[in-house]
Amino acid sequence: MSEQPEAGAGERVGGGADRAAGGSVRTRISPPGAETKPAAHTKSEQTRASILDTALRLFRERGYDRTTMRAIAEAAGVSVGNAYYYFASKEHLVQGFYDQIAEEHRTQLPQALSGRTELGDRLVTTLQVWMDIAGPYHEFAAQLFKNAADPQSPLSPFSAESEPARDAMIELYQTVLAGSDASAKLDKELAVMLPELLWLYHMGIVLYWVYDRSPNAERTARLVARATAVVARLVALSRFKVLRPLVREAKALLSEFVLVPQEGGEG
Amino acid sequence: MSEQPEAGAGERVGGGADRAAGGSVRTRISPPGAETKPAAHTKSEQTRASILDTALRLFRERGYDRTTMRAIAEAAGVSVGNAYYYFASKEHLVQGFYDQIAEEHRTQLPQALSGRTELGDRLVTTLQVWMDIAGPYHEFAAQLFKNAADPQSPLSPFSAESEPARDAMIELYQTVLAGSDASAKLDKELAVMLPELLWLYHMGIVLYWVYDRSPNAERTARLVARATAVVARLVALSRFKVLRPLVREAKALLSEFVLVPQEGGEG
DNA sequence: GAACAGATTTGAACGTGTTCGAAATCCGCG
DNA sequence: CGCGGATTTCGAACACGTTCAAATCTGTTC
Repeated sequence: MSEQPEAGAGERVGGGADRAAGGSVRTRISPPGAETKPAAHTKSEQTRASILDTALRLFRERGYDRTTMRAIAEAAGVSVGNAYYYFASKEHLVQGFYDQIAEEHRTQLPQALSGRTELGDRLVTTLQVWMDIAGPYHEFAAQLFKNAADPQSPLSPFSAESEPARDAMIELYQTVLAGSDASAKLDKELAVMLPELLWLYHMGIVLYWVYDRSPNAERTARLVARATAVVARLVALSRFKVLRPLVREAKALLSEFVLVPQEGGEG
Repeated sequence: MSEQPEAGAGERVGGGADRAAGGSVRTRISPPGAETKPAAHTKSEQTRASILDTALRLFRERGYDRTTMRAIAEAAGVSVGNAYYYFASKEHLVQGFYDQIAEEHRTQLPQALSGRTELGDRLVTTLQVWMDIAGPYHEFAAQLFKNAADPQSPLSPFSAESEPARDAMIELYQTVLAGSDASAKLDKELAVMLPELLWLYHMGIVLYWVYDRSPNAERTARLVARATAVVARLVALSRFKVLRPLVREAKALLSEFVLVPQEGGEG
């Protein structure tokens, strides 16, 4: 449970915290910069970027909890109130981290996967690369996980705000799957839902990783190696006739209970 | 991710928050009351009970976040500091809820299970009873989940403090399993680890439940019915020869990566 | 009952994330 | 330049969980 894409951008990019968007201050119509990327042109963007950069640096240096909003503001050379003008909460400052990790993952993965065709191999590699990238932020992530796990938090991997991140990750697993030699032989029903299933598996591993306090998270590394082999074998076994109805039902469950965005609440 | 037993008792029962046990105040040797149950005899116990009762009532009435420690103290007729003398933190006040739910579950389950012998049936019933009991606290649980998910929180189902709760729950699933007609026919390897697996499954359902915002959590109820059928079928299928090595590896994984308490960290 | 020790209780104070009203600044226009 | 409205910035203040040194209570010993 840990990534967020650069998406969700249209909503918040360009300054204007939630308060600004809906509260006493007049609603910002459109961000000063481009639509996809902020672009640090205007003074406003510079201030925003300065606050964000400072925050991320301090988070990395001291950890999330030990970094106060006052410290961020002071280090960035602005007032506390100003930080809140650009970021609705301390949590919102953290999305940059998610973006960063997800982006690095997307960037580094293809090279790491090149030459590997066996599905289990590719899956292990995918998870290993992720862990290598996220490794330095392990403590930070653990502190953060508490917030990410809150269903009401925008940082939750199941939140509406995370949908783009989720989709991007699932798409990533699509390519991981597509490049494997098992891809062609797959049961078609399974092939369709496998990316989502693998994303769920990834979330499970991240959950374990967050809880893992062994040095260098080697315990998780070992788990990944072993458990992923089981996953790969399961995929291979899925072609057996006895498992057909199971596969079909699993697909139905997934599409009905996991992929549909949750409505309700809120009122 | 939600229960805690009445155990962990020897540690905290009888007054004395964590601070008292290790800090400047002299360590309490043993609780004034009996060893297993507090028993509200002494004045100290009365104060403690009063604070706890008040807190739980307010939690139920206003929710966790909107209930302040000051409000609890005032309503209980004590000072804030006094509340902290008995409970190390606001989170610790919440363990009473877990105890309550877990205890009700243990109490009500046998009757609900009587007459049911089919494994899937028994599993669904077990989860349904749990949901019926926990239902009224759904919103409260959602607010709390954020804390329970924190690996460092004592409320985490994986924490050392939760071990007794975990074991009790696993034992409960042991009996659920034992009463089923599938019990005898089970692969022995599987039978040994199944209670733990079912506990994990239960945790997964609770996770889904916490995130579920559909009215009356009916979505989770539907999921339970459908997914548990799959689980039961999986158990039945486990006797097939093709799955043997899988079962064996799964057992190895579980005992190495899930059941072993995590060391390290802390110092 | 006086004195002592430990258990209990108090409430002010601390550090935190967050809010808010107002001041400062910016920017286009006359 | 001066004006007006929006944007940006400020920092005091708020509410919260938590801590702490001191005050009070309670039981035990002489």
